[in-house]
Amino acid sequence: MGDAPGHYDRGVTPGDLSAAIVAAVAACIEAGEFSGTVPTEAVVERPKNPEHGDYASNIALRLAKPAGRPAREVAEAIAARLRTRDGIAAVEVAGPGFLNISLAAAALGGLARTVVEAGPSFGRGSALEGQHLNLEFVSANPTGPVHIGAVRWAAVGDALARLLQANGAKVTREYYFNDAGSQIERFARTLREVANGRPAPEDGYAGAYIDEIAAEVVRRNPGVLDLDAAAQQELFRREGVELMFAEIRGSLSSFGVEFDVYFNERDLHERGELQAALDRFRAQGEVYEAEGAIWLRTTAHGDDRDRVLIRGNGEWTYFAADCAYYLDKRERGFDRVVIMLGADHHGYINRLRAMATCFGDDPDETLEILLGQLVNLVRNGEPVRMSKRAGNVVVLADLVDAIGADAARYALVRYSSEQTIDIDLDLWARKSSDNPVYYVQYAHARLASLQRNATELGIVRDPDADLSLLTHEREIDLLGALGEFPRAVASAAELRAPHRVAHYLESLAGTYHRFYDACRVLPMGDEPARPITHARLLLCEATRVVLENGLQLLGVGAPDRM
RNA sequence: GCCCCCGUAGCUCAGGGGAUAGAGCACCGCCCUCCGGAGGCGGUGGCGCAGGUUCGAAUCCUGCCGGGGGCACCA
Repeated sequence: MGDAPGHYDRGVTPGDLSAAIVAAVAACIEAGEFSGTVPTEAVVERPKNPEHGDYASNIALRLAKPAGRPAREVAEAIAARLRTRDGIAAVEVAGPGFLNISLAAAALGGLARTVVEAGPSFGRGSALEGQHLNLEFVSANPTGPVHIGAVRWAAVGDALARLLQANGAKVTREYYFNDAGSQIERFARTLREVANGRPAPEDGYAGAYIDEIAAEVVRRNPGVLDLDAAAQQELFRREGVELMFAEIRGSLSSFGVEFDVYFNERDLHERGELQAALDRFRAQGEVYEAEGAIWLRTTAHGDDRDRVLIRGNGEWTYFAADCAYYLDKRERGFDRVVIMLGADHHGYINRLRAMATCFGDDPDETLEILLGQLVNLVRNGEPVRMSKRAGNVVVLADLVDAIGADAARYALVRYSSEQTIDIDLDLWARKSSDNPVYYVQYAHARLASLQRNATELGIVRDPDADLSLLTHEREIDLLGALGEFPRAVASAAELRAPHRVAHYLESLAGTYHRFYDACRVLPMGDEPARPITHARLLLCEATRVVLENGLQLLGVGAPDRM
């Protein structure tokens, strides 16, 4: 809110209104009009029913009970103070005690100018300023290509990283490269057998990529097949993992996902970090020995059974490496360690939280585990069957080939991660409005085209356009939708729910199309540009900016032409 | 047996305790003299069941029914 008349020509956002309401509540409490504590923010939303004003708040309903007063009475007290605020045209108390707020025309229209001036930064916030987060996702083992389940996290994880950054957090994207352990040895053994012309072992890996990598290792090391078994195993392990990992990185890169840190499990072992973690646990008194193994007492902190750190045969468990890895992240200075796992790992939550507690951390503060449900692919209405044994696993590269990176990312990020989803390859490959990503991208392309046409007509965008002219119902709707964007971004980050941005964009695209259908923007025929022309062009550019910013947050392109 | 996720329109899904539960697709009926019809307008149609908490529940709690996934000294 401006503090002098005319200052609202930059627009009034829901955030401004929330602040104004909080201030009004504080003033009421100060003046003894009702009692209670001042909330940090007020819920302000766009009412579905236009008769309920431009914005509505339920603040009085929430304050009524602690105040011990009827909600309508509390609402009236707040309304009286709000009515004196600049940019607010009217405040009505409705129903059980809602505040229905109508803005001055210029106060709403000014939002378009604010958006255009802010450009790429419109929608960004500072709620997470000062937080340093480590976001670990994908972390697929280098024993095969990135399969479809991990791809979901590639899309969602990267979008989430962008969202957290947009809210001020410092984010490190990290990939845990599991290059130690028996699966890697099994992978190497498979390569070795295949390279020697023998069938893959019973418990080995299958798929065309095995033949390719085996052949590539032989091509790069002509004498490899003459080495003894142990030397072959070592070489196939080292080079096989290297090649596999290069392929994984390449396919993720073609998907638009880059990691800041690729962390090698092997390094944890070589630097003695597992032992260091064990020592730390011992110092905390959380370790005991039984049945020849070394155990961590996780049951003391909510796990349903204690976990082995060193097996009876003297080998570290995978869990021990997890512990060391967590400790490593914390010692690198991250306030919070976020790990994105598939739903099949949900049993890990309690043990990982218990592990953090065993280190002396409060897992509510330092550890966050996000679970994503599974993804099924559907083609021609039939599920695409996947079998690792048969080698017809659907991998990242296949998905990108089938529907393109933009559609793939959008399809994976559009649904709540808590939901098991079916991705219909026919639908997402379609270049029509059935396909949600096209619906949104089309709206952006149409807006870009409009700006090109304006330029051709010699119309120059006027930053001082009179935005109080934007009074058509569809213009008001569009302005209201634009004003929602910063909160959509903030809540998507807070709830770790990038799909909210996608739904916001689809809704905005729809609101825009309805506006465009009803309100002519460019002059017809030989007519000159009028003031409303400039106001609408600014509104259109603001819409284009928000669509572009939103798509950017999802890692999806905002094309000017399609 | 224990644990996790999900049951919202014919289909795929949104809905952080608030006013009349939304969108796209599908189906029916409309709208092109010029800004991209990849669009717009109208209609049909829904919270799995039963309790509870609340001024107010799709949302929170309990139980049941139905679907999916998980419960290693594997990784």
